[in-house]
Amino acid sequence: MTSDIIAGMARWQPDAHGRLEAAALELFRERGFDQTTVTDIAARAGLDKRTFYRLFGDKREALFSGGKLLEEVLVKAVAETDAAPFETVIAAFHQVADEIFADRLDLVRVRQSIIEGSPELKERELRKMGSLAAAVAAALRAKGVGETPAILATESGVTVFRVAFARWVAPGSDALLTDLIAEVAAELRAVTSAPGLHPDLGHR
Amino acid sequence: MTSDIIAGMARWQPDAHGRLEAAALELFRERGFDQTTVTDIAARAGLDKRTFYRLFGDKREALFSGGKLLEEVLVKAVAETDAAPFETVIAAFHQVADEIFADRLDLVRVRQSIIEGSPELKERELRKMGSLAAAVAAALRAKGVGETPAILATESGVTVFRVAFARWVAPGSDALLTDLIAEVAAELRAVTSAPGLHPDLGHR
DNA sequence: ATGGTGATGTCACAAGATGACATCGCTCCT
DNA sequence: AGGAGCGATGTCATCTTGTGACATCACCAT
Repeated sequence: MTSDIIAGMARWQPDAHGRLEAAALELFRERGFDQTTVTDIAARAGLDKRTFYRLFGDKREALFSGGKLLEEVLVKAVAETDAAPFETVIAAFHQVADEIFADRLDLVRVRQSIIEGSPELKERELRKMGSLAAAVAAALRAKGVGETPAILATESGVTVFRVAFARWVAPGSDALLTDLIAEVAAELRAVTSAPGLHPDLGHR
Repeated sequence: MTSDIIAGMARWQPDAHGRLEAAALELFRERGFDQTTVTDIAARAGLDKRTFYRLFGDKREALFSGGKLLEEVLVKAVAETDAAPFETVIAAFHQVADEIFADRLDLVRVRQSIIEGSPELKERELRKMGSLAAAVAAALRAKGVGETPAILATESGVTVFRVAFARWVAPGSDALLTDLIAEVAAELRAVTSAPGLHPDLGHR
């Protein structure tokens, strides 16, 4: 039976994965990442250290399990969009902005402030972006896009998203992530357009 | 005195830093990164584990100490070039390709194959690219380029370099890194140029 | 020679990560 | 109902990473 359980979850302890995730977020915020031990996290979730390591690859992963959903939405959007490679990727990020991030600004800010506070976590975030990019590039290639254009469109798209995301999360900002993506995409086009067309923007 | 010692090196044990670096490279190649312990590395260099940690932040750093030189050359090149932001960054990478990488293909291939074999090392490589990008963007801003253009030009340039570098290192390739950079830069410009100008390149 | 200085070795230890094995609660089969 | 089987957890042991504290040792200037 197991009716409508979404992603191979628990029935033993109700949602061990989610509880550990929540406990980790709390503790990281309270004491910081380095000052939090895996045993602490497990204890707060009412579980054992060993169980944590069965559900998460390492301590950092507790903050990044949302990445799976992100990748799924992104890949699906790419597969369903019919446009030039770069435009396809940008469109996919627009969709992600609406579906996943739009109404989670507060949570995202907390998460991001934790990440900023730890080089280890920033490193892991980079890795997540990298595998995300790989998945998107693969989705693009599956549509018949050549390898190099797929990679370049993807990396450029990810860059746009990262810059837009950073602006969105920045304190004081109240713009919509979607709008920021569009703006940054336009700026990137301007910056990388063939030389000589934009008379000296970058001089002293 | 300390005459011509370049970067605060040793006189005690002759070049402990370099010996550890070499030992690490050897062992990583022989047994792989995970199967090599820091104590092993130190032992092969005739030193102690504790000494390793005084010279390198962690085990991974033994493979990435070259990054400092890379950053220096890149930043200097950016400071001295007078062109649009993206073109400036690309020019800087051309210089790096000639000065640093051109005659080190074999070493680079060994290093890269080790990195490919370990997620931890790939992660660290990403981080190095990230801080490299930050330094380049800062150099660009120091020339009067706005923050966002600086970041976008830098990230785009780094993307170009990464793709070109990957092609250069790939087995069977015999092209010059410099040429690959120019090619990929052109491809990126094509991919990110305003939509509608290149009738459907990315359709099924 | 003598004391200082910097590089190194020794020791101890918290925390991360993982393998081996015991348990416990649920589900299914008869 | 009753037990076999199974998956999720807990327990224990152990290795490795990374770091603090302290002892040494070679060299240098005075």
